[in-house]
Amino acid sequence: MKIFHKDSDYAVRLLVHLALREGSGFVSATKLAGELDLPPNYLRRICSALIKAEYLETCEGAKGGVRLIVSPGDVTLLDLLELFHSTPELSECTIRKKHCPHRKTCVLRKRILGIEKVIAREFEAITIQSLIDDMKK
Amino acid sequence: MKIFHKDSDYAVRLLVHLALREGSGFVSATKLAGELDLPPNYLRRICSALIKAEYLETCEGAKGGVRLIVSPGDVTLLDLLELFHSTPELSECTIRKKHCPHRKTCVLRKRILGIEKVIAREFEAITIQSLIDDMKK
DNA sequence: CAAACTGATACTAAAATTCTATCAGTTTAA
DNA sequence: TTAAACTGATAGAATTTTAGTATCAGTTTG
Repeated sequence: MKIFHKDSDYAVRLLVHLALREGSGFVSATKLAGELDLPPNYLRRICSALIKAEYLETCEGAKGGVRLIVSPGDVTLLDLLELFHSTPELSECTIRKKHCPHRKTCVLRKRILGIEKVIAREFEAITIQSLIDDMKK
Repeated sequence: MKIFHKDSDYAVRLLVHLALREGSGFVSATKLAGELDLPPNYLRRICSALIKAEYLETCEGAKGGVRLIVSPGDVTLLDLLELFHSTPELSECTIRKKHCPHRKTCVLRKRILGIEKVIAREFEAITIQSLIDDMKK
């Protein structure tokens, strides 16, 4: 029952970290990896995704790096989960490779779809900013 | 975001199937696997777990097999998820192997623990019987 | 006794996750 | 004008997890 994998987990931490570093300009992935104690090249890939999703801005070359370009209150955990975990189905509904023939009418599936929505709403309610607010309490 | 894996998924199907087969005595894993179109030996392992958890009763030897010994209304999806998915943590809170030093105070973790409870309640509300009832609608 | 079963468990295969490495290109600054 | 510090992109290796197979010993039935 693992929902956050390393990628989404690291992304959350990175965004919180960058939000707290507000106004410090472009920071290199290597530096960030050091600060967060995360594998540099892996973090670089995570940055790529966040750049494509337009949460971060990038600047190439020496003195380059990334910078947060969204308000921490606008990024939800659901956004991040969806960004990294492409298949948000709780169950795949397959029988031995082929799609389950009862897929459309499957009661289990229907129930699960309902729960997926509940989970989505929960994660949608949590923003990077709200995590930061919690920290300050 | 996969919560049901093959084992818990197959277990649900098996229990629904057995509940519908009520009163048909002991049925062999091989036969059940045929009826459900699932890998026989894998299903056998799933049966073992369900036997240990005392949802099924078993009878060795020829003409042997398994039989449901609980009321379908008493088995929740949460029970099954917990039975097969031993680590119900949505996030592991580790940084590179070692446990995250902020584990106890981590705000992300706290939020996730809260959501875990929500999810648990959702799955707790769904029993094998309720799935069967849904089917009959 | 043979056939049809379970119990237990070791093993293999496949898939997903996590991490590393590399190479081409860009910018800075000595 | 060149070395150093960076990004972009992507291949690929290592690790872990999930899924499925195979086997052998023991039990019951006919």
